Amino acid sequence: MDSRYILEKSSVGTRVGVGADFNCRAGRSVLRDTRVPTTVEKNGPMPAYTNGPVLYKFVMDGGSAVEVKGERSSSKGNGRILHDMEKTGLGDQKDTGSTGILKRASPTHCPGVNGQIPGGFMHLDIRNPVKQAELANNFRAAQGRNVPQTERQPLPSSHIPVPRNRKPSGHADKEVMAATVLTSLSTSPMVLHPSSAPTVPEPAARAWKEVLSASYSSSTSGNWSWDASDQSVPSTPSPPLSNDNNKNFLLSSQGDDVSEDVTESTHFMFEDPIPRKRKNSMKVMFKCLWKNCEKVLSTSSGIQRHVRTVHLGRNSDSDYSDGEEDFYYSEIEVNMDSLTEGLSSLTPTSPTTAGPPPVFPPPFTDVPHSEHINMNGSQSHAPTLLSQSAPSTLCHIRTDHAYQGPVTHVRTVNIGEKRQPAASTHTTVNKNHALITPAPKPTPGTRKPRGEAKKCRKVYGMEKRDMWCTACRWKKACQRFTD
DNA sequence: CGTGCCGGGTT
DNA sequence: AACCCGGCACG
Repeated sequence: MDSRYILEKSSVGTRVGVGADFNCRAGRSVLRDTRVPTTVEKNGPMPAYTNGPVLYKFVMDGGSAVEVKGERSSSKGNGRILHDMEKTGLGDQKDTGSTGILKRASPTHCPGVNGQIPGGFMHLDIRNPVKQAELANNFRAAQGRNVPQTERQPLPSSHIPVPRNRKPSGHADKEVMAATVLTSLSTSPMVLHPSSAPTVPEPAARAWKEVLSASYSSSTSGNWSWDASDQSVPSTPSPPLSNDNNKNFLLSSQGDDVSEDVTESTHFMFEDPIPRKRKNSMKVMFKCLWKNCEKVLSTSSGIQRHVRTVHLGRNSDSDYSDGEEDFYYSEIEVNMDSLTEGLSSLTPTSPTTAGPPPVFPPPFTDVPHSEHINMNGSQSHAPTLLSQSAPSTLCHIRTDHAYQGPVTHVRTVNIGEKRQPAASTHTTVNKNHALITPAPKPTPGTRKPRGEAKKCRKVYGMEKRDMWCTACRWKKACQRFTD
């Protein structure tokens, strides 16, 4: 989840409000880690994050509204936002993305949203040049007026409607779709706080989750950083590792495979089991992925209800679904022959879900663990990756405790502490643990492939060696820019 | 050849 | 531990 790459590489998005994440995502070091130094480098010193109400409201495609409430104590701070807005609206004309994309930080977790806590910033991607221009102008107007929030709301300058039914523009739209999925993934608390995100209002959110859920089912690790880093580079030359299902996921979510992937994922859009023909002896079942819950039901609605009521603590007599349940169950294909022999054999060693079947690496030691920090290092049951609880698997923790330096003060909280229900503590990923836990030693002689991320040495250069992380200074594996 | 970082040494 | 560095693999 190297959001730094989103900022640096994304060809379809433009950042608005640099400071957003720091307030919205307090406690999510994953996203902050690498962004901080990069952002600082590219845009100069960050202004102080201070409080005060300047509210901006964007209405995006799905009808979702985002209020951006930002304030800087100094005019410099405002200029920062304005500058970015101007850049967005006027400077990025070559940005041909057609759809206004909101980089969703869930309202349930962004204190700046809904006006709960002053000083929060949303992180937005505005990709429509026309809208960008409007936005910039309106933004400027809104800034100049400095109207109280209640009065400002109805003003066109602070409420920018984006057409709901914008015509898709083919491939670019697909890319945007994929990007949306990934960025949403990177920002949504669903991933990190499954139990604390009660609602996901807009249908679009559900859509991406469906896609995610479909793909995730065959995913073996929770590392999304790779996805984020390459989401806007569809023609990435990186050779996909055959055993890296996340890459499969991404590759199938972008470029030429998108349509197929979307088509596949539409199965998950509907409540009922997949209508596709299957072998006679195979039956589609839905397995709860919650930790230590092996519940298997024959209908998705059933499993959704199960997850909703049992694990998410939702009202049992309500059929309302916000889609969050989709994260916690997986479609599996059960051989009815073996099923009759006993349901205990349900451990889904080969779950059939949308997308290519997962390729489980035969011996675990062949996996380049250091490439992705995932749960597998601390959980020994390798073959039943899907049997891991969804929350634990989804929780990719980019750890950076040892990362010290000028930006240490903004990266703080361990998300693993917050996102897990108290019941299953041992699945809680302590990021220290994720970092420190040594991966099973690869076969001697094999060296892990070099990461693609720029390390301190490259980022700062030899002349700024004192800005390197300690690990880099000691010629150890970089802790700041992990792969 | 530059870079990342492992392995091992020193303080 | 914290720190340093030789040396090797990788791109």
